[in-house]
Amino acid sequence: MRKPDAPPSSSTGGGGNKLRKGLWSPEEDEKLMNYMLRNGQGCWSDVARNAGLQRCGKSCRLRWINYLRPDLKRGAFSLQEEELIIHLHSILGNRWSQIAARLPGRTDNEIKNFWNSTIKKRLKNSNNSGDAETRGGAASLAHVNEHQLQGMYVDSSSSSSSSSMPGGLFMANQYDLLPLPEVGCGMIRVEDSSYFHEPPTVAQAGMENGFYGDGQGVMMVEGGLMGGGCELFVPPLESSQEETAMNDGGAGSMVSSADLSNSGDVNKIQSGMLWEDEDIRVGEWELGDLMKDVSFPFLDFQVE
DNA sequence: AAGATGGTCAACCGCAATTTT
DNA sequence: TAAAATTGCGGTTGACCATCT
Repeated sequence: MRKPDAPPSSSTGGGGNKLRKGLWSPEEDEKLMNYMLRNGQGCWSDVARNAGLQRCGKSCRLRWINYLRPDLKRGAFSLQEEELIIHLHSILGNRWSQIAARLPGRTDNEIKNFWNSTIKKRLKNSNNSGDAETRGGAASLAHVNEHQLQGMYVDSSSSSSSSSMPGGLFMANQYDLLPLPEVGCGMIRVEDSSYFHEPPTVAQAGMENGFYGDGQGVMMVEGGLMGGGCELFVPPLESSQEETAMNDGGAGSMVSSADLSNSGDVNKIQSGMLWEDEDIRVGEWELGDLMKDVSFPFLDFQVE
């Protein structure tokens, strides 16, 4: 890790209230970490203030999310993760946070960096080499587990998934990437029929000419049809992990600070056993688990 | 050995959306 | 209802490091 910027001449005074920028020092990390473990996530500007950090809330948030969160998975991306990223990117485009939401322990920043530095290059190379075989390179990667992934798209677990699609089949070609209005409570609002009249926001979905994936045609989109007027139920967009995160209003589904301090669960948290949901096992997850509760056709593309 | 080059990663910036006042 | 504050996101930058010449 890089050396942090020299600490301010005087951490509290001296420079006045000037906010610090640049790399975080271990001391700052410690302050933030301690504060978060003690108090949980609140208003980030309060966090910055109360933790005694000369940082803006935004910076604290970023540091926590990208670096300090105990559930973060470190180290290189596995092949499995790589394939998943490529596949998700073929569907979602540069929606890094959406992709990250499906890769436990990985941050959007991490994935974005990985994509830009590694995968993108690989895609480019395989593009340049031209022949069908190498061309397959990245694109085929996205297909490597296509059938496997598709099987996982079947939303077998969500109670709210009494989908109008028979058997909850993954119908990517037809339904994927459609701009949809808000997906709330696992249900699409369909009372506004105009939703179905909106052309797909191609640019938004990162597609051109019906393709996405650096021109490799990874995912073909055929002017999606959305069975006008039929009532659609979809499972929650995010994995249960994120769901709980939202519900808890804290850092992930972090045990509340009170619970923490009372139960002495700090160790548990620090060792990465952060999630209360027993189904979520950071560090030893399976693709199948990952894709549970995930229904790609109804990602939150929103009409703008 | 020293400089050039490229890759990786952490962090910032600007914008948009959402929430609060 | 409007303004302000907060949050979240994606793009970009720049420092550090490894490798190459």
